Amino acid sequence: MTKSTTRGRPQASSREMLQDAAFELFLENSYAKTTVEDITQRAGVSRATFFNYFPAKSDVFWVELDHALARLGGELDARRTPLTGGKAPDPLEAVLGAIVEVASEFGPHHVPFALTQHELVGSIHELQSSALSRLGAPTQIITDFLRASGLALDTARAAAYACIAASIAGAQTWASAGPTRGAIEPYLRAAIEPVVSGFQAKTSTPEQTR
Amino acid sequence: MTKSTTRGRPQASSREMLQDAAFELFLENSYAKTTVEDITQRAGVSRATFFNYFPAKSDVFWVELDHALARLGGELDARRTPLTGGKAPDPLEAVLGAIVEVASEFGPHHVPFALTQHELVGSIHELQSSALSRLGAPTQIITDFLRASGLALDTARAAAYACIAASIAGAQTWASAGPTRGAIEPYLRAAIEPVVSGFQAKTSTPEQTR
DNA sequence: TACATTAGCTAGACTGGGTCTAATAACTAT
DNA sequence: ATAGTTATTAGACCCAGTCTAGCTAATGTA
Repeated sequence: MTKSTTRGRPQASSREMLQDAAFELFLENSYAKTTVEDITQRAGVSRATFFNYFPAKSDVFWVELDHALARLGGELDARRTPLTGGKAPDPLEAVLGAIVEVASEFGPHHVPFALTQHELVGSIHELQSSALSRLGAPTQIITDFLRASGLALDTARAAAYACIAASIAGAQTWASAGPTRGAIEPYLRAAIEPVVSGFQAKTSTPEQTR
Repeated sequence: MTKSTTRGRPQASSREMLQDAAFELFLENSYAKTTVEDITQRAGVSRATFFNYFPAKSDVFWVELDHALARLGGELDARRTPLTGGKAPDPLEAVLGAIVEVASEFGPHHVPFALTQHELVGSIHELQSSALSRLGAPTQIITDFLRASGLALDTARAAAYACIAASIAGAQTWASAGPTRGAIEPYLRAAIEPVVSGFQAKTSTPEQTR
């Protein structure tokens, strides 16, 4: 697909340089008071270049989370009901497992920037927007997975939404637990498990709500 | 509290006029292609006036939902564990009841604008932002209610988040069910009940996850 | 060496949401 | 009248995000 040799002008700047400059400034002057121009000045590039690397200012805020979320689809695929042999794990358990696995790249000493600053999300318009758009993709992926596992659309959707929401709650609790927080996994499990068991009960009993 | 007589210059415009103009234009030209100036021109006021009535363009989009959500706190208060007499309903059931009650002002022939256009929310930055900020208040209210009902903070938060998320899923399913949709209540119940029962199991059994 | 191609960088203009200020208009109370 | 109160307004301003047209640095090929 891609030519082995690099053609054209090489990148003079790097995503990381912009990211570092941005994080520094966010901590120094707050997110709101940091303009894209500030970031690019510190990184030594032009304002236009910023938008070559990030579609929006707010995307810098979420890079680490995005990196983790990008793996969700693959983890779910790895948990798809195997056609031959192997036991078929409950689809909701699979979702829980995939979320936990994806989150495992974070640890007590690697808290993503977005979580350390999560109180900001509540107050800054741009961040709320970007937060919600981030949620869209994984929610859709989980919904599709549950659908493919045999759940009805409405149930799949409700379960997916609830799982994502519970994950956020768990992550938030973990992040705000301070330096004594351990791994994120138990926090996520505690938050998501009730959702899983609630929807398991619903999907395993034949009784319908309506 | 308020003086019986109205002081100062009376309002020349009304919230409703702006709202109507906005909805018309949203339907005619789409949300994205409608500027605040367009709205105020049609309503016959200045651009600045718009922001006297709505803090943001996107707020027009949610007026009906906001109206309903404003009642959530009161409905929850009405379901607070009574100190004297009366049975103590399960707090999660209370949350479900309050949500259903609040949503009951919508019906098959009164679908809030935001729900009829919910696909927009996925594509427009401003709407995502405003959607998430809308979720913050009710989530906090429910979290506080559950806390006051004796749940631990982390459980209360996870349950509140999951309830809100499930409500959205239910409302979305209802809205997209087309003209044959009936009342919204069964959709909400179907979506939220699994969450309620999942967290009930968690809070009623003494066993701890960790 | 010359020239085409590819791809990154940049200046600068532009749109539109949202904020802010200072002025003015319409009304009430004294 | 006039003082106080509130609604409306014009207009300037800030900043995120879009877009375009041109420039630069590299790799090809002849």
